Amino acid sequence: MNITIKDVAKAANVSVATVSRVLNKKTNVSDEAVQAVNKAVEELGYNPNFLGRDLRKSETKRILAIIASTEQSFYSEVLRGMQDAAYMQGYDVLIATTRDDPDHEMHLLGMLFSKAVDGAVLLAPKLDSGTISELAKKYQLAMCLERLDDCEILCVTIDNERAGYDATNYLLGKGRKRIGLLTTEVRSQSSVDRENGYKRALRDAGLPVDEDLIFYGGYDVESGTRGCKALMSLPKPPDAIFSISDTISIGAMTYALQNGIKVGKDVLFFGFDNIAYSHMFIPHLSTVEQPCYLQGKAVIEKLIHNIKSEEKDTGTYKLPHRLILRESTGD
Amino acid sequence: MNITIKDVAKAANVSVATVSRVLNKKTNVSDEAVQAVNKAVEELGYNPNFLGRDLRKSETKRILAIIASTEQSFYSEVLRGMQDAAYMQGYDVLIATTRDDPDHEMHLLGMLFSKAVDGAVLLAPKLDSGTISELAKKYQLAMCLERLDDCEILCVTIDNERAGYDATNYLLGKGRKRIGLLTTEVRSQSSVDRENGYKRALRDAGLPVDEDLIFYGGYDVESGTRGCKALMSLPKPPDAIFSISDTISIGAMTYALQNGIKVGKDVLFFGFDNIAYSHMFIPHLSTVEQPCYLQGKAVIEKLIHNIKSEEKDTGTYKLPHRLILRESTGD
DNA sequence: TTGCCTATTGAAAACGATTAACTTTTCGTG
DNA sequence: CACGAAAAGTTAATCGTTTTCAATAGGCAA
Repeated sequence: MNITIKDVAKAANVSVATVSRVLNKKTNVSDEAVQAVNKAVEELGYNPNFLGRDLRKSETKRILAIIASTEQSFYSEVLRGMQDAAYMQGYDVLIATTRDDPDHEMHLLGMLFSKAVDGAVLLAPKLDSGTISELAKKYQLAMCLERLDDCEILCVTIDNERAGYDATNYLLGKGRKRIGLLTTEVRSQSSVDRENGYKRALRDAGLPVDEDLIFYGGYDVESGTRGCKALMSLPKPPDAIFSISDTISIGAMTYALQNGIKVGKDVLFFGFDNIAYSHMFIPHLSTVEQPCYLQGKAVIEKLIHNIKSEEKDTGTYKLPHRLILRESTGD
Repeated sequence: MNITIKDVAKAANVSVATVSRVLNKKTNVSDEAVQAVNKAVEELGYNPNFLGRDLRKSETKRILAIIASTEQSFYSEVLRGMQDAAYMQGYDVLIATTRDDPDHEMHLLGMLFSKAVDGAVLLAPKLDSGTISELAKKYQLAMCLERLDDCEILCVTIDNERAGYDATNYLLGKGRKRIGLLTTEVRSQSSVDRENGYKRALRDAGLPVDEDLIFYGGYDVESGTRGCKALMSLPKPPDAIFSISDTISIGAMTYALQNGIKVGKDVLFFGFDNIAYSHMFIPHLSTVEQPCYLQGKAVIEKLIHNIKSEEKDTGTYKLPHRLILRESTGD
């Protein structure tokens, strides 16, 4: 039924070994053989079976990127970086989504355990630190964008604590004294880190951390709207609001706009991630930019290095972030 | 080095065949054997090697979804539908991006040719109709969201022509007589279809198709902004603008807002796709909603059916769309 | 002619699973 | 107690490659 290397060998009147050598551009094969094989491959429309090849070589040249969903357009640049780096070294990147289900995350990691891919990168782990740390010992696993406490694994991210500090500090520098925070109930480490940065900035400025000014919601726009409403309904409402994600900020600004609150004057808004819509939305949103492409590129380069060297780098690398100032902070 | 089924067999004091039977929940194996094997699997931390298994069974239970990039958040629902349908039948969906490069698209299809996946779905084909048609004959290939003229391939999409017609017709029903169109220079079939629907609606209403009112740009927000500027600078500017994508509409509305044009009054705006931001942006955007989840679900169900039956359905299925009316059309 | 070296080549052994074909055990029945 | 069918288990073939190892052929020096 299917055309195999044997058929090619027969058609080219050589052995399968020779066909294999030609296909893999090995030396020590005569010009005539090369010609004959190529002709046969062409005529028969032969495609090597990767399963056979991969089994024999015990490598697939494929890496799995495990994300929560493709919804956050923000992953797109990271993936681009990953792909560029991978492709450069002859690897392909496949993407799979967990939909925030740790069981499904584990199921996908099964591809790693079972050699269907050579390595995997977790972009939004739901599994706990201990489990991941354990797996990272046995398999070629890395993390990107997120980090986990006490997790010994190759990891490329930014300094989220510092970034939260910087954003908050910028608002303080604008003379704001009551700064609200919109964050999430379910805690990713990056959220916690950003939040800690926010608190440290307040403390460093000699201001109290007022729990009333912190709203815990979801990652969606509606959460931002609800959060903004809650904060602005306080007896003493905030004069600036920092959110741990742009999406939340956009929801928050939506509330402000619809309730006569002047964005960038009455209240300043600061987001996080620099998603595409942060400069489509009017007014444009000030935000923290992560080096997405570079993080993706770096994690793959290091992971492939690990795969090849079999001597594991389990370090954490923090790439620099950058504040982007736009209308929402009056810039 | 690696733990194989042989090691498990040895540890459990049975043959590899028995181990395989236990692992695959086959009959003809005693309770004791099951116990022993499970214990050995547990103790050794055994994971079956998929390459061996897949080679032998000549199936991977994996399907590749090929998209342009993960940027358009709009794919996310489609992929969710695909995953649900696939998972239901024990398949996994892997995603790979072409980045609009037909060569890379072909490279990725190599996974299909070489049995690394059981089937593939193209969501934004860059290859030409003839090539794809040819491949679809030999391999388990399907298309979703897009269709191609003269392409014999399993395909699930919507009636884009009809949708373009409906949207334009709605604007006409609002008494608008000069309706602009923002479309793209590089033509996907869906864009062309939407455009044709727009034209047919005008003709049916006895209005001329004025080429000046059609702007050809890109898929991005900036294009929408430029397009709107161009149209509104005409001696006789439009009183409504239909775009073949929400992103473009949002760019267009941005221009309008910044230039004192009343959205939903002076000019009505109609988008396409119902992306998340279409109801985050203020004013909210009227748009055409595609049944994304259902399209994804349907294409996978049909593709898996093809894979299993080996008797190919190469039909085109058009699922119903729906107009969503919001502030940008004064609703 | 002989012997040695090198460049090609092919036969066969992996890789790790599933499964067809065969053998041994178990157990009920006459 | 003997027989035979059903159950349980084993052996070995197989999937499609790559790759080791041995073999062959040809060239060249002695």
